[in-house]
Amino acid sequence: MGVQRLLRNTPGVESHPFLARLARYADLDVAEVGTIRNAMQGALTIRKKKDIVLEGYICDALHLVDDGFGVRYKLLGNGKRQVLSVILPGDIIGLPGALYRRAVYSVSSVTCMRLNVISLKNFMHLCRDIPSLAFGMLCLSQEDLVMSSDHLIDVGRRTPLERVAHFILELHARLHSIGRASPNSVDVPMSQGIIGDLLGLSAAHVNRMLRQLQEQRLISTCNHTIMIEDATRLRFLAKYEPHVLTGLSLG
Amino acid sequence: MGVQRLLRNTPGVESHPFLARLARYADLDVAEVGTIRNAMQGALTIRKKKDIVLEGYICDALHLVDDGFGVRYKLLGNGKRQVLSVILPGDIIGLPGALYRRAVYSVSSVTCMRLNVISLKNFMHLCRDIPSLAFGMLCLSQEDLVMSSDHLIDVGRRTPLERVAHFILELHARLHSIGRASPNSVDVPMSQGIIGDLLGLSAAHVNRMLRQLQEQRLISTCNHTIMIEDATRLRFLAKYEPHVLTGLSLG
DNA sequence: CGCCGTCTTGAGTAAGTTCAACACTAGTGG
DNA sequence: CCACTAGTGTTGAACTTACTCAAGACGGCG
Repeated sequence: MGVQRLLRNTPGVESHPFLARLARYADLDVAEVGTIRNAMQGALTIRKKKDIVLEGYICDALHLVDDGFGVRYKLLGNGKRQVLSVILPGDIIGLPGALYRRAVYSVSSVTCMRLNVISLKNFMHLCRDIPSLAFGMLCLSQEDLVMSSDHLIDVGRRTPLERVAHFILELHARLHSIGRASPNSVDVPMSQGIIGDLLGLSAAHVNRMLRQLQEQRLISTCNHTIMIEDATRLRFLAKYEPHVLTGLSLG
Repeated sequence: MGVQRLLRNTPGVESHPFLARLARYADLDVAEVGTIRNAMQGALTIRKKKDIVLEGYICDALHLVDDGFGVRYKLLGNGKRQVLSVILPGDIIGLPGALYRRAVYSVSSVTCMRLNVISLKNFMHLCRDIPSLAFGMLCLSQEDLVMSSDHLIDVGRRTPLERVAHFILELHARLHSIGRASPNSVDVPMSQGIIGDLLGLSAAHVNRMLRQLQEQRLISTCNHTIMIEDATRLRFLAKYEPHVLTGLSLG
């Protein structure tokens, strides 16, 4: 009786990771997928380490991530920064901002990114025309909320070692669920400074924790790729619970 | 062109704080308000410090808070607890859980609470029948996301003193926006232990920070009421930015 | 080849936790 | 009506921990 993920995929949905994600919740027919697809204006390419959205600026469009890594963050008065989330293919940039007219947080690319734009006006028309779109977006929004809550648990009540371990597992799960990670390795293109700002740690301490995980033979690293050497022990250490979201546990 | 808050209220909307909150985003007519109102089954009263939702249990209904304080939290393996959010009148309990069939986090009452129940089945029917309901829920969901993100910033990158100050201001703003706080005092019915679990601090340290705020004549306390003695300095200390959400800054 | 950003490491320091003890309050049951 | 109890608030001292700062190594890119 719950909201079930749709097992079959409407054709056309594979053409963009956002559509694939949406289609897990919204029961879209081929015509509707086409309508949404058409509303997505031409692709936009962003180079690495560029700002995409700046806090406080007018925000009247949604950016749907087709490829690449980004971060959503906020700069504090004291020069510190909190990274709120890692943005991956299929994610939406600019949602809370669009609903309040001005961006609430900043977003910048980590790697080169490919985005598709949809204006807020068009998006709202689509919500009116396609009944299940708004509901699907509600579900995606709740996904984000659960991710944000898990992140909060990380930062608030886990030890630094647990946080780093958890971060690796979570990023891996997210990437794996969209077919962008092999079973036991993850590409982590962000610097340890960014990871520190994500986990509420100093860059130096992230480094130490990463080193400790390697010494315990739980992971190994090579360039910016992390290999998960012992998933069981790493999960145990991180008290990791596979997401309802990324998980495959939904019937 | 953004999503504007509706300045006029549809009659009937004042009968429940959830409807009032929803009506800021969803353009509901009188009939629609009545339909939603009817779907809300009889009121449910919960005594203080009782569990309302337990993580992992089947969750097939939404609870709309009419009155009282609650907390959404998660228990960690090591006995620690992270309080994810304070639940106030107008909030919805059980949303992420309902969409995934099982509760993702636990919720318990802090004070005595009055709730209205709406089954997930009815809710989904309503979303289909009332086009703007799903969209309004999306907006409320984004509100929660922004609150969660702000909370994350607190815990990740603010000093303990800033966190406590920020917590007081934020709770005050939320209560004030629903007409449940006077201009310069807040009722804070939760223990310092709960505040600690909310802010990622020990109860002892919350106590010290609270004292420090009193010594600096920024606040004063009396029973479970906090008086804001110097809002300007308190805001400055907390680097508080009034929410787009609770704020009145939306045109 | 040289430069900039990142990684790595150490030492000292500031900070918050833990633990423990006691005061106070409200609610309970006799 | 009063003792009792459990939960909360309050405080101090010792301890751990992660930060800060700084310096050097590394590595990719122009």
